[in-house]
Amino acid sequence: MMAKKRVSIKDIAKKLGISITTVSFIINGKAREQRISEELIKKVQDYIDEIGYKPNHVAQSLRLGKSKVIVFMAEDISNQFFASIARLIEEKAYQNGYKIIYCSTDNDHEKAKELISTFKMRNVDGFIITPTPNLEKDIKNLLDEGFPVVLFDRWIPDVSCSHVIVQNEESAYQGTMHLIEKGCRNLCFVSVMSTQSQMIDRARGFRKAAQDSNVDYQECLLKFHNLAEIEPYEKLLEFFEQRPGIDGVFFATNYLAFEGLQAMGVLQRQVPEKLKVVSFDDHYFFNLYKPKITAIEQPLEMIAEKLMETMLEHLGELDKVYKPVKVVLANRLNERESTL
Amino acid sequence: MMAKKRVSIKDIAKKLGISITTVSFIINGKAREQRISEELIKKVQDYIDEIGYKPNHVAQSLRLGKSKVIVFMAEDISNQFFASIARLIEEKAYQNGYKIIYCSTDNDHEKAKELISTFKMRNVDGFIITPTPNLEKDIKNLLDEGFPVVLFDRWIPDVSCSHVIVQNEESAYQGTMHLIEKGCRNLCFVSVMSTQSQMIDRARGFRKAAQDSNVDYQECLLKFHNLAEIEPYEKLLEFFEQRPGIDGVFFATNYLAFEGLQAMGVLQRQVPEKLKVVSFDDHYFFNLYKPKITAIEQPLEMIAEKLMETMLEHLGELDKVYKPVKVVLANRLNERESTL
DNA sequence: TTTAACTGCTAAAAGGTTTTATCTAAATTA
DNA sequence: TAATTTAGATAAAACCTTTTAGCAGTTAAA
Repeated sequence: MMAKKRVSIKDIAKKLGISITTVSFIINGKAREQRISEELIKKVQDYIDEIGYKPNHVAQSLRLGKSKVIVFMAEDISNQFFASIARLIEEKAYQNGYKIIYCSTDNDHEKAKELISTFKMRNVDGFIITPTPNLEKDIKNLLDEGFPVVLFDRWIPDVSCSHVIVQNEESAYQGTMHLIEKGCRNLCFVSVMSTQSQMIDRARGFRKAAQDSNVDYQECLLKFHNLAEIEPYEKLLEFFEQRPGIDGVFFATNYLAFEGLQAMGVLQRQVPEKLKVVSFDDHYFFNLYKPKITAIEQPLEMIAEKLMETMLEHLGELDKVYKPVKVVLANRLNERESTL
Repeated sequence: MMAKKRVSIKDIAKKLGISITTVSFIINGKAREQRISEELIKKVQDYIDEIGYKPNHVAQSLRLGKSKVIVFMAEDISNQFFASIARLIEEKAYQNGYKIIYCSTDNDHEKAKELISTFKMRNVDGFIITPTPNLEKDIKNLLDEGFPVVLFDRWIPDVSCSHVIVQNEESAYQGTMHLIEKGCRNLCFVSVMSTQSQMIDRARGFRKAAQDSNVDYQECLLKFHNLAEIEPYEKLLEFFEQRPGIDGVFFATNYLAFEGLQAMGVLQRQVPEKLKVVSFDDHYFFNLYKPKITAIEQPLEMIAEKLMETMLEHLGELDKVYKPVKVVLANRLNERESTL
């Protein structure tokens, strides 16, 4: 099964009895500029169409130092949120002639570091990253070396890097206020122990709402450092069993909410009659579940759009000193208590 | 923000006052074979370690004609099933020095065709594909040109191509039998109108089980050609409203089951007391939903493992005539009626 | 003594582009 | 008439590797 040799610009030149340079100029639309005769332009173009020549991207990459590849480093590509973003940026990338290589960091600093170094030498043109803890230095290096980088989902305060995030604090505040308005007086915030900006902001929003309203609250932070170190379900079961007074729970992410809802079912806590729930990160199932669950929906399309917009902007500005672009998007609270 | 020029093999050679060739041999572990002196080997290696030289993969690709990139063409990367597979093959690909570029076909022949042609000229080393309808010719071309191709989720009978699929017919049979054993006597098969092998096989398994057991059955096939052409929820609502006698439903995919369950809720059909449900493609949510839903679980890890195993095997055998590898994996029926 | 093989290393080609500098002949300008 | 410009093209370098063929000097085999 021999792979036929692909036609190169050289073959075309030889066949047509002209120079490689001329062919290249014509292919790249620089023919007029280089005063190639209309006659020759047509002849070459016709031949190219006839044989269906396509330039070798690897050779182009080598010559130009650009690969038309963007790397998408998510925490976990199989997570619904990241998979959705992946899908959406794919569209825009391909429209602009870029391909996307993906990889998952597992939120592990070492792994992320290694991935970054691998991709640097791959001549990728840009990085879209959900930064892991302690990645500041590596991001900084990347920027210093002139790579376009756009962070999302979370950001790093110490580094001046473009990012696209959402209003975590504001939305957590709003979601918590929603619980209070519905009558909750003994709140609980369920999250993972994390130094990530989005988690910290969500916690802050929750606390502020509880304090502003003079409502009792507590926090349940699960350790998630080494993956599967702890079973969130069992931990939550234990936590809520010991605290029957809680009447409103704010989950910082949807997967925590799923586990929490399981626990509520087992503990016979009636949702939403006895205990109301709000979760960050809306999900198809919150609408399907009985009862429907109120959740904060992130603007996925907008995130993806801004991510690629920012990336493409930076890609165009390569070699210039570019100013970081910082985008903060609003979320939507989908109230579902009334709709059963 | 100037990108510093990366060190090349040439720089090393000049710095050390030796030839490029020698450096290359040492880097590629061919030093002994080429009888380079131990002394020189050490000197070069030490220097390389010191400056942290990494070879330019683009130049290597050009020279070797291999890119160490595999393209993963799924129907929709944001779909939980495909996203999970993506995650799993990522592991194995990276372990073997391969990167993965993803793209989504939307099950659209034209789009898939275009993507394939784009990637061909990108010098990708291999293709993992969920084939769209009418893709036979393009797959065949790919194979003729010597590209390793592995299909999954579905396959194409007319083309002799490696693939990794599951026992669709057998599992559909088993799932249907499960409904019958639980007492269902008026079955319904819900699927999409499709010529894809996996859908056809699932339908066949369902029918066979119903016929073997002499049980009444009907089929509800939704049109899904142009995406969003029809709202499955509304269609299902109407369908089941008109057929109150149905007491067992087999959903061919999980997203149909989700929509169907919504409809059952609205129609006040008690699941599982009055109407039992089995779905293909298990999902986290089937275990969370009340009642829990019985479903057929595909062996994701195994699929991913076999996919990459087959791909790597083919990649090693390039330029040889290789025999297609055909893997068919068993699924697991997760019965959940009793566990509430 | 001639031939063959080994030693330790290197020059140069090849892979397919893009782009700068340059060429010749014809046309224009001074 | 001489000097300059223009038109229409091209040679060759550069991007960074890998690999084949070969160098000159020495040693072993025939």
